[in-house]
Amino acid sequence: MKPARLTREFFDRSVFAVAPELIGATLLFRGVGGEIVEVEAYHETDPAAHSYGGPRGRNIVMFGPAGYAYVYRSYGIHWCLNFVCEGVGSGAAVLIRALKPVTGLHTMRRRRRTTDERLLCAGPGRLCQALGITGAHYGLALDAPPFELFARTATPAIVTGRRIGITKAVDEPWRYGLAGSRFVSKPFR
DNA sequence: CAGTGGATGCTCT
DNA sequence: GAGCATCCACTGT
Repeated sequence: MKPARLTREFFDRSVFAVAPELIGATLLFRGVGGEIVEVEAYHETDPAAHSYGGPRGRNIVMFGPAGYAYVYRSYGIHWCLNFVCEGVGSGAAVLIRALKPVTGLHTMRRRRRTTDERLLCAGPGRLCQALGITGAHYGLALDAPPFELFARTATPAIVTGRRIGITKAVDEPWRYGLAGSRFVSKPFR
C-alpha cells in the first residue's frame, strides 16, 4: 500500500511530537529527495531558535500556521529548510538536517558536484543544494507541489542528542536521528 | 580521526 | 561591527 501523505494536521502539533515522527518519512522536492534521517526541533522560548523573541523579519512564517516551509540563509552561503509546526503564534519548526538519498540521485550528484552518496544530503545546507531548495521557496505549503511528503511506513529506532552548530541552549537533546544511519551529518554519541 | 580558518550575506535575542 | 541552526580545504595526530 502507498504511504500516506503528511497533511497540515500532522504538523499542527508540538515540535517534540512531530520531529521524531519525521525520522523515516520521505521528502521529495520536484521529485528529488529521500528518507529523512536527521532533524532538530526549535521553538519560540528556545534561545537557539530564530523565533526567539517574537515574530520579526525572516522568522515571520514560523509564527504562521503549521505545514509551511521556513527557509533561511546560513552563514551567507547555504540554504536551510524547516517545517513549521504547532499553531499560529507558536514560532516552532523542525530543521531538516539530513536525508538518505533515494530518488533523483543523478540530479543530486550534479547539483552537489560529488559522487559520494553519503555526502549528497548529509547536512542542512547540502540537503537544500541537492534538492534545489532556495529562499525562493520560503513560505511554500508542504502539502502541495513542489513538495511531496510521505509518512513513514514503520516505526524506526530513534536516537537523540545535542543540536549541532549552536551556541545557546546547547545541552537540550532536541536532535533526532535514525539509529545506525550512515547518512547523518555527524554521528550520535 | 580532530581542529582551524575562510567564504559570504543577512540580522541584530 | 558582531554573530551566526554551514561547508570545505587543509593541517596534524
